[in-house]
Amino acid sequence: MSGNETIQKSTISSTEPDIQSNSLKAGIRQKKELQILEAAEKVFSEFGYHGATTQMIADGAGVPKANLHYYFPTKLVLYRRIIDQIFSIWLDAAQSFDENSDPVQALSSYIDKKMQISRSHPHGSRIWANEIMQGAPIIQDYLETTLREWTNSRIAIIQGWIDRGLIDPVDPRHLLYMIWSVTQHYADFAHQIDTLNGGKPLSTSQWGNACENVKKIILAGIGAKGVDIK
Amino acid sequence: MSGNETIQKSTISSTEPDIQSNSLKAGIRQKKELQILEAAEKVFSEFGYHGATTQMIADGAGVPKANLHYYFPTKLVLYRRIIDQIFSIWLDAAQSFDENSDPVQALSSYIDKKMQISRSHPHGSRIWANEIMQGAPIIQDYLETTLREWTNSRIAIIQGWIDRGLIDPVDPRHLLYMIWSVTQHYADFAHQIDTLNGGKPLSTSQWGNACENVKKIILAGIGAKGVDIK
DNA sequence: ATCAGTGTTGACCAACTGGTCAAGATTTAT
DNA sequence: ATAAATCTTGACCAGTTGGTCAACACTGAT
Repeated sequence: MSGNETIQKSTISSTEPDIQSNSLKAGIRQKKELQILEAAEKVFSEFGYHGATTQMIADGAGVPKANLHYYFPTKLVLYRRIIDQIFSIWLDAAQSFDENSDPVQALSSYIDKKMQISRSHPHGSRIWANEIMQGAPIIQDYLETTLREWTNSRIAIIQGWIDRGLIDPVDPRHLLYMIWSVTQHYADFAHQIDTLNGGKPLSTSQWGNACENVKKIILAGIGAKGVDIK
Repeated sequence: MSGNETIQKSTISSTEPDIQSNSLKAGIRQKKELQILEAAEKVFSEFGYHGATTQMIADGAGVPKANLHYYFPTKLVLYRRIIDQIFSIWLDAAQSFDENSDPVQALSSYIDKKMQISRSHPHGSRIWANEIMQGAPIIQDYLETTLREWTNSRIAIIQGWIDRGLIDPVDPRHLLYMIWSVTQHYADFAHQIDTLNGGKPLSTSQWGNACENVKKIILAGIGAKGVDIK
């Protein structure tokens, strides 16, 4: 971290409280912001952008509304921050395509990760869905740039698999849509699924079962080699 | 038109205006209600329940807000009416399971119908999705009664196919979820799909292509007999 | 003509919303 | 200690919302 321990010790020790104080301040700020962001994610996902009120979010975070507006000047800024978070998480998961040249490996891994995200970040998924359903008033630029590029490059990869005879000739685009819709369904429609599950959230083994079924049907559905259709 | 012209002419002529006036009144009422309902469906699907304002709906229907409240006393009543509509449409489509004993026929037909609905009633699908994502505050009873019964009975049918070896042993529940999610995705995420389609809605042939791909992957995915996996 | 029932609407209101602000509390640096 | 910087918050405001209402218009029956 610091290159020269001896000479700059004083400097360091003098800086250390500074760092501490900074980190404390930053810590307070970071902590509060995190509280608010978590509360906001929950509220936005449950009520949508319009349905959510800054008062609800403030209550959820345990701070007065005025304090929320100290950290996040407007409701829209808060919302954007959350959208950014979600999108970066999704993009991270999408690297499975690059790390595996084998379609079975690549798709299995991708589906696994997307299912995991649906379980660990259901709020984010729902906020995204809400945004799209409202015509993406805030994230339209994402759709037209990052998402479009990502999609096209993965379509090319899938088409490559088809050309090499590794999977059946399906339309790569619709294969992607299927993976997106199915995996996100377990987050977006969790309430419906839970209700049909007797009112209880899926257990870990039930999640595993869901994941296996999704992978089985999709991989078999595209005739991916290495998968036995029993 | 009128059976006995001579004798009851007076009676008929006295009733006819009555019927006319009734049908005219009813016609006015029906027409206005329909206008408002259609506008409301659009607005609710785009902005969600909270985001939608009665003013927007009134504007969309081309009536003053006060007139809207003459026909529908509250925003919630209007919303319920629309939810009812959607649910009945979906239930109608779901009869494919009863009309076909062959899994390929039954599932193909069901998927076809659900895709058709996604194209013809995208607003309704989005409103449903919105409701579920908000924890189904209004339609929880539907989920726990009608939908649960419907789901269980179709699960039994699918399990029957498995027992008879007509399809692979998959979890019927997750097969249903997959069909629901994929087909509804084309309505709920239409904006995203359109954007990735160059900003234009899918053409009729593109819809057909989507439908074929969905059916192909799912039917092949469950090893439904009678489907060649080329 | 007149009356009753139905439909129409501008003006209005109480409740709520996102956001502000000034005054004070707390922490850090000197 | 004290000054500077950051954080906290009750009270407040202007704009918007769902819903009301009284006055008016229209239609058809007598």
